[in-house]
Parts: sequence; structure tokens; C-alpha cells
Amino acid sequence: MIRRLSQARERGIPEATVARLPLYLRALNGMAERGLATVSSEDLAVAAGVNSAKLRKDLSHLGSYGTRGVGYDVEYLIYQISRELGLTQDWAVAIVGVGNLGRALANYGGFVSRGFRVAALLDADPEVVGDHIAGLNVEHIDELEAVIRRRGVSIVVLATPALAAQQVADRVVAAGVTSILNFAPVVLSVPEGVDIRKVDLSIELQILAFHEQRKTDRMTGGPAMAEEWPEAVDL
Amino acid sequence: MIRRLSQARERGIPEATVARLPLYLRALNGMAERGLATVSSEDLAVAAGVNSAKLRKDLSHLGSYGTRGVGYDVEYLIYQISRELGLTQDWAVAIVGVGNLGRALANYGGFVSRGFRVAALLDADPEVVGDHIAGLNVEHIDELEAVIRRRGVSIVVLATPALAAQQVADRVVAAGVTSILNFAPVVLSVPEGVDIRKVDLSIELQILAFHEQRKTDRMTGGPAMAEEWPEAVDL
DNA sequence: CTCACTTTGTGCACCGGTTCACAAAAGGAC
DNA sequence: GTCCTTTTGTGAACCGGTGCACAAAGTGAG
Repeated sequence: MIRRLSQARERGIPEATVARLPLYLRALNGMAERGLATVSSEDLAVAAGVNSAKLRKDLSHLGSYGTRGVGYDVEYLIYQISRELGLTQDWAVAIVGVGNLGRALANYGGFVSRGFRVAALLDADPEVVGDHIAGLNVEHIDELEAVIRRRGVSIVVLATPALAAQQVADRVVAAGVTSILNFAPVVLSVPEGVDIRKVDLSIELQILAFHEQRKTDRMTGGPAMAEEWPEAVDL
Repeated sequence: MIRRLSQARERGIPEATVARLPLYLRALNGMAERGLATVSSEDLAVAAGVNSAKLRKDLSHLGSYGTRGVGYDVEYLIYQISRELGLTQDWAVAIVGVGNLGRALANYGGFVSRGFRVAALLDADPEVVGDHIAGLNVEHIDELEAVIRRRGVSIVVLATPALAAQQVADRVVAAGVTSILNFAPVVLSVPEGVDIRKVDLSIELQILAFHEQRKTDRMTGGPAMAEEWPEAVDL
């Protein structure tokens, strides 16, 4: 039985759905390892931590890959999601900035697992250039453009200090890269068509602190005094 | 002039706004360092990478802290946002899992800057327990509950392997912690009232790959063959 | 004081995403 | 075949968030 490309798949998957597909994929991989052949939307939704209606709607954007009364074929769904996400091809990733974080990322085996391959490590500090980390030689940032070109790097991870990030981003974009994962705590400005995703530890903590404060406020009956500017200030 | 708590501030700031406040705060701190006394919504919006109407609406949720025709007082706004986010108090953070990532987080000076203090490092591996990292002694995970209690830890960062994360989360929650920042690639299940934020490198890369694939597809004129299941599979 | 200018704060229309709830489809028992 | 059970796929209402566009409020010049 050959399934033709579903009519429902005329390019245009909601961003929110895209962000959840990796979650489903991870849950499905776990199930495949445990030998499950099929899974219902309800079970998969629980494993991925979402509502089952949402999961079904998400999957319906890829096509009609389920069987009513039965569920989804685990292996088949893994393949479809992987293909949709572009994980059936190999992505060469360069990590720029080999400080504590860059090192951690380079060694983090998990994220290289499927589809991604760390193809280069670069840094400006002559002290670390030449080091061997995770089986790779750390190269000098001067080689950035050449390395990107020669190794077909299409995704760059920025783990540089905040001050260097924009400058590196500019060079990376000029070299033709259009996908950047930024760990530096700055707002990067890039031309139209370049995708940036940002991971910011400090912001995540601040959001947690906000909610934590709310929770403790609630217990102690609203915020304490000092609602005003603590010192006299002319506005 | 003493400003009373604005009527607009009857507790209930949109989640989307909360997520942007740290961004504004960072931009404002930069401006304060450069000696700016006031800033317009337009300028601040550009610095934070958002639309100025959105910025004004966000700030209006905290109260009416601007002056029409002038803008916002930088220092005053910094104080108001800091207070709203709960950064005027000191938060003790424990990092569980001192692998590459945990080490990087412990040493990452930037995120400890304002309001946060790494109060403990814990790990299960006897090999790393006792190590000194970022001026702290790595303690054994058995001490988890005692450390949380004694040092008043209210936010826990999970940087453990995926398999250990849920187990640690359960203990942490049982010890009374209600804010967790999770770096492990698993969906944690926690009781109502516990806030979890998740940082997942692998998911971010997969989202980038999706868009990158779209971009290259567009250039080569749609996806190549092989839209079907590559091998004969019985569904 | 008046007028021109600047910039905030917000009403309103719009949009993407979520959730409910159910019809349609598939399978199995008999 | 018919009936009953299970589970998908989706129409429709709803909800939070965004952005336009403008009135209100403040500044400064003359």
C-alpha cells in the first residue's frame, strides 16, 4: 500500500506545531525502543506532556497518518516527523566560542544524536585555539568563513561573550548561514530571512523568580510595604 | 511626590509580558551604564527588539510610569521592573548535576549578576563530589533535602542526565521547592503549583533545521522525490 | 496664555492557537 | 452483514496576545 502525499499538507505548518514536533519525536523514539508498534493520541499526548486534541491537530498538519480505532504506527510516525523536521539529512553545526558553555555543548552527546553533527569549534582566544575537545581541533575565528564554506556548515551556535556576538553573527550571516542558535545575552540584529533562536538562562531564571515571588506573596498576604520608590526621587 | 500604587496594577500580568520584562531590564541596564536619564518607548523597544506599542502595553501593566512627551526615567523603570520580577530580593539557586553543563552554569558569571546566587552544587557521582567549582564544594545528592532547607534554596536547576531528572525533581518538590529550571531532555511531571521551565538544545536545533530545510527546499523548487515510506511497510 | 510638538496609554480589530465536542472511519464480535 | 467499541480528524467557539491608530497628557517656545 502506497500512501500518496496527503492533500492536507500544502506547506504551512503552524509555528507552535513545529515547536512541539521534536517533543513527539522524542516520546515516539522512547516507545519504539520499548517495542511499541502503535500508539494512541491519548498515550502519546501524555508522554509528550500535551493535550490529546492538540496532538491530533498537530499531526493532522503533516497529513492523515493515523488509523481510526487503532492509533498511529510508531515507526511510520517517527519517519514522517523526522522528514518534516529535516532530520533525514545531516546538518553540519559550528560552535563559536569555546568557553565553559561552548565546551559543554561540544561534549553534550545527546544533541548530536539525530541529524546534527558538530563540524567545527572556533574561538578568538589563542590560549584555547588548538585544544582538542570532543575529538575536534579548536580553530581560530579568523578561519570562520573558510570553515563554514569548506565543511558545509548551515547552522551556527553562538556561545561567545555578549560583546562579541553581534560581530560574529554579522560574519556568519555574510558567509551565507541563515540559522543561528544564540546563547549570548544580547538581542542580535540580522537581515530578513535569517532565523535566530535564543536560549537565555538569565531570562528563564527571572521568569521563575517572578512566579516564585507571586507564590510567596500570596502566602504572606500580598506584598509587604515599600511599594514606592525607596528614596525621594524627582520625576 | 509620592506615587501610590497604580490602580492598573491589580495583580495579573500577562505571561507574554513577564517573559519580556527581563529583556527590557537588560536594555535599561545598558542605558543606565551609558548615563542615559530617560528613554522613549521607541528607543527602548528597538534596544529590546520589540514593537514600541507592545512595549508600552507591557509597561502599562506594571503601572503608569512614563511621562507623556518625555519618556521613561531609566533608573526608576529599572527599579520598578526589578521589583516586579522579584529581583530586589536574593534568590538561592541549587544546581543539581555537575557534568559539563552544570559546570558551565556554575561558572557562568552573568546569570548570577542580579538577584541570583548559586548556593549549592550537587551530584551523585562520588568522583566529582568534593570538587571545588566556582568557589563551591560539590556535595552529594544525598544531602539534597538538607541543603535545600539549610540554605533556603527556592530555585533548582536540573542539569542531570535524562534518566535521573524525574527522580531528582520528585525529591526537590517534596523538599518544598516550587520553581525548577530543567535542562534534561525529558518531560517532567510535577504537582500543580510547581513551575517548570525547560531549556532544550536539541529541540531548538530541530526547529532551526525545519526552517532551514524549508528555505533550501524553496530554492531547489520543492522537496525532492521520496515522499513515501522508503521501504515497503505494512500498516 | 496659546500653539505646536512629542510621546504615552489604550480601545479596538485582528490573528494564531487551544480546547471542546462530535461526526466519520476503522476494527472486531457474532 | 449488523452492531458496538475505539479512536481519529476537524468544525467552531473561545482566548490570549499583537499592532494600529488616536486621544490624552505633558513640554517648550513665543
